Amino acid sequence: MGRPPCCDKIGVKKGPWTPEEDIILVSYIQEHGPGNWRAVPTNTGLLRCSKSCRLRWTNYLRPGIKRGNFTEHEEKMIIHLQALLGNRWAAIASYLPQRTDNDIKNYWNTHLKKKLKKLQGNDEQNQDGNSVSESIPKGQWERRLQTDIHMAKQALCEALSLDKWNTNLPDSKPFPVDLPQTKPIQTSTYASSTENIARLLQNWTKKSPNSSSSESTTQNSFNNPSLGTSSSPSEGTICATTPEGFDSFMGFNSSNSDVSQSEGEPKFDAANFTPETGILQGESKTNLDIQMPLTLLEKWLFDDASAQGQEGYLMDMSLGETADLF
DNA sequence: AATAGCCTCAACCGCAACTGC
DNA sequence: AGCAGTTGCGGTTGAGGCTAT
Repeated sequence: MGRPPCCDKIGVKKGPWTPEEDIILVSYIQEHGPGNWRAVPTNTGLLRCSKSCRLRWTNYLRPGIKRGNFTEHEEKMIIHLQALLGNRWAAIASYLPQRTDNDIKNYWNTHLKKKLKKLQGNDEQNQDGNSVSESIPKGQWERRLQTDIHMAKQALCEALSLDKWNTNLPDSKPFPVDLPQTKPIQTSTYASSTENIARLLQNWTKKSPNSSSSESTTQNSFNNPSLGTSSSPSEGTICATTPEGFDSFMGFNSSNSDVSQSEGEPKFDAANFTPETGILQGESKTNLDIQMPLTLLEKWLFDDASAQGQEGYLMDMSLGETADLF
């Protein structure tokens, strides 16, 4: 009937992961791909529950995770996505492929919430950070639906674009880890030492036998976890977090975005969209057509990326109250 | 130098959603 | 349809680092 006991088992280890455990876990995932988490503790001998293994992988070990300071652009995205979607961190994370939902959630709770509160306090508005979304009672289900559609579409696009990525990224590594350039800001504990994992991952790519022949499978399995073991529709979220694939496909890079040149990207006619109706109109018409241009939100964000530095770019949104934060 | 309070974030918990039978 | 097992998600916690005194 009830859920099986997971983390309250005797002998199940809790707390911070050790390097050894990380190695075991990543080795296993390299071999079998992510998924089937239930079997991971059994097959690896890790004294961790399946949940803990999955969390460790998705929030920390997964290749391509960007750590450290959030850029201003990322901040903007989070604030507005939060306003749009509420505390749906996984959905928000799907727009920030290098960030995990946990990271975004933490960043929101520790930084942005305060920032908003402060700024809104200056405006003599007694609202906490969450109330931004609460101030828009209408269409919550619509936004939810929109996000789900977006994730599904994104997953589909990625699945169909793998070949393109591979050709676009001739020197892409099986583990596209950009970790060394994103040093953790402060902590020296292992849990924050991404270099360890980067080294780990690089070693695996080297020692991986017949890497040339099996590269595509391995790479796909890592770059796009949903392909290997997809069993859940919400895998789109994970799929969407594929870092390089996402970047190359979307022409998006949070730190250095150049959207205007996105070659081969479907053309988007922003004029046909209005903030309130564009999303749903576009989505309902297209029925997940992968030739469908970017959603309004994506377009909107890309426009921002290309015109970074311009203020007031978000005022068109119905949630304009956050637009003047920066 | 000591330490108290604050801050950050990795990890945990519990519920919801999903899937297969 | 209903149950059991699995996975995903969001809220919360607490250990450890940082900062002010």
